[in-house]
Amino acid sequence: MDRLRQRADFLAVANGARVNSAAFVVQSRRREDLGPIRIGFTVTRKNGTATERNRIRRRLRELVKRLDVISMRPHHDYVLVGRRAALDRDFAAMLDDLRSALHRLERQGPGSTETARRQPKKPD
RNA sequence: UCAGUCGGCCGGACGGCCGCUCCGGCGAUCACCGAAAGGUGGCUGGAGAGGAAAGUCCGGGCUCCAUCGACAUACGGUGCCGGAUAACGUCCGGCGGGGGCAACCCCAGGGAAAGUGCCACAGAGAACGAACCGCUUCCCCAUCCGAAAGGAAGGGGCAGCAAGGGUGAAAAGGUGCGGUAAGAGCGCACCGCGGGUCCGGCAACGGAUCCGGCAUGGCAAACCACACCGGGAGCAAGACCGAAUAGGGACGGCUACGCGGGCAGCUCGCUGAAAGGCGAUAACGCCGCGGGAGCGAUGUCGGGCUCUCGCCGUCCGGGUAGGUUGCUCGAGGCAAUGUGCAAACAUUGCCCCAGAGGAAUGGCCGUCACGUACCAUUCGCGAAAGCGGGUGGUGCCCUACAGAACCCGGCUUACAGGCCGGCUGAUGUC
Repeated sequence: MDRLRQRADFLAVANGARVNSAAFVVQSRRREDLGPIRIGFTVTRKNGTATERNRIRRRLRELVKRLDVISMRPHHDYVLVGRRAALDRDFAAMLDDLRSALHRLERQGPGSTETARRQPKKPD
C-alpha cells in the first residue's frame, strides 16, 4: 500500500465516487494500471489549526493501518477527507464507520461508474 | 505568616502492542514503478518539535537580480547619552520626567523666537495678547441724612485696571509682602523660566554663582526642517538532471535575404609538380551603420550588455511538468577560568543535538503522579460555628498555548499547572 503524493492524483480521485461519514469523507477511483492500492489524506484549513489538522490526519492514518486489506479493492486510489469530528470521536466507532463506508462504496461502485462521474459535478 | 515585586526553570513520568521519517552498518545485486532523471522494497543499531516551533514586526547570514559604480531625487525607517553586538527599532548601564510607603514600574524622552497648519464644545477672549460680570479716580444727573463741611446708596459719561468671578484640557509665570484711586514683575523675597561664567562628568546632565523682571502656549504618533540608516527580491532564492507541446541553433532542400562595406577563412574557376599565385563571387562568417525589443522605483552621468531582423525534413542545446540538490557544524551548545557594575567578550576542555516535502516525530491501552470536586473516616485547635492537616474511595481533567519547513539574533502575542531564588512592606514569636 502506497501513499498518494501528486496533486494530479488527488484531483483525479476527487472526480470519483464518494461516501460521507461522521468524521470523514471517502473518495475512490479505479486506476488503469496494475499498481498497488494507494491512499491519500486531505485535511483543509477550515478544520482547525496546524496542530489539530495534524492530529486528524494521524488518526485517519491509524484507521487505515488497522483496517484489514481485504476491505479495499486492488488497483484503486482512495482519499480520506478529514472532518473536525475526527478529533475526538471514539476510535472504535470511527473504525466501524470506515468499514461501512467502504462497503457502501463497493455496492455503489461496479456498474455505476457513470453516476459516480456525474456526482461530483453537483457541488460545482 | 500574609501581601507585593523582580528574575530564572519545568511544562507530565514509566511500561506494553502496532507504526512513521532520517542516519550508520550488513545483505540482495535482485524485484517493482517510471519514457528518462530518479524512486521504492529486507534485517539491525542509533536519533527524532517548541518556549514560544506561532505572528512574519525588525536586524543579519546565504542566493539571485546580464556588470552594477557614483551622485541625486523620491520613498521608508530611526531619534536623551554611553556601551554591547555581525546588525538592530534589541540588550545593558546611566541621565531626565511621572507613579508607588518601599522593592520597583512606566515614558514616541531630539527641533515649536525656519516656515505652513490645527486647537472641537463652552467662553468676552485660543495667539498681530482679550474685557462679559467686575474693581477704581474724575465729571454730570437726581434722591435721602445733615445748619454746614461732608456722608450713603442709584443712573449716565470720559478714562484707568486685570486682582476676584465665570468658561475650558489649556487663560499669558506661581505664592507672600509692599505698593496703589483700583491694580499690575510696578518693587522685593522664595520657587520657576531664559542667558552667561565656573566646577564635576567621555556624554546626556547635575551643582554653584551672577545677570535679565521675564508677553512670545499646546500639537512634530500634522506637514516639515535637521542628523543618521536602507539598492531590489526571496529557499516557491538558486544549482544540476530532465518527458510531451510550442519556440531556438546546426545540416540538407526550397530560391528566401534591413542596408552598406571591403576581405578569401569556408566556396568556385584558371594556373602550377607542390608551396603558392591570379581572378570571380559573397547568400555563411567578419566589420560598420540602422531599425525594433529588453535591461535598478526614478532621473542624470559613466561603462556597457543581451536578443532580433525567411520557410519545410534530420540532429543538437535552453526550458516547463517531474526528479535530485540547496539541507543542516552553526555569529552551535555545555562546563570551567579570566575581564567587566552589567549586556557581553576572551581562552581552554568536552559534545554533535530533527531534517519532512500532500509534509515524519504518532495511534491505542495500562499503571502512577499532579490538580480539582464530592463522600467516608480520623487528628489538632475551639464553648460552638468552623478552620487546618492525614488516610481511603469515586468522578472529572486524563492535560494549557500550540507542530520545525533555509539558518541565526531579537521583538510581540498565546499559555492549565508547578518549582526555585533575590528584594520590599506589614504583622507575630524568641
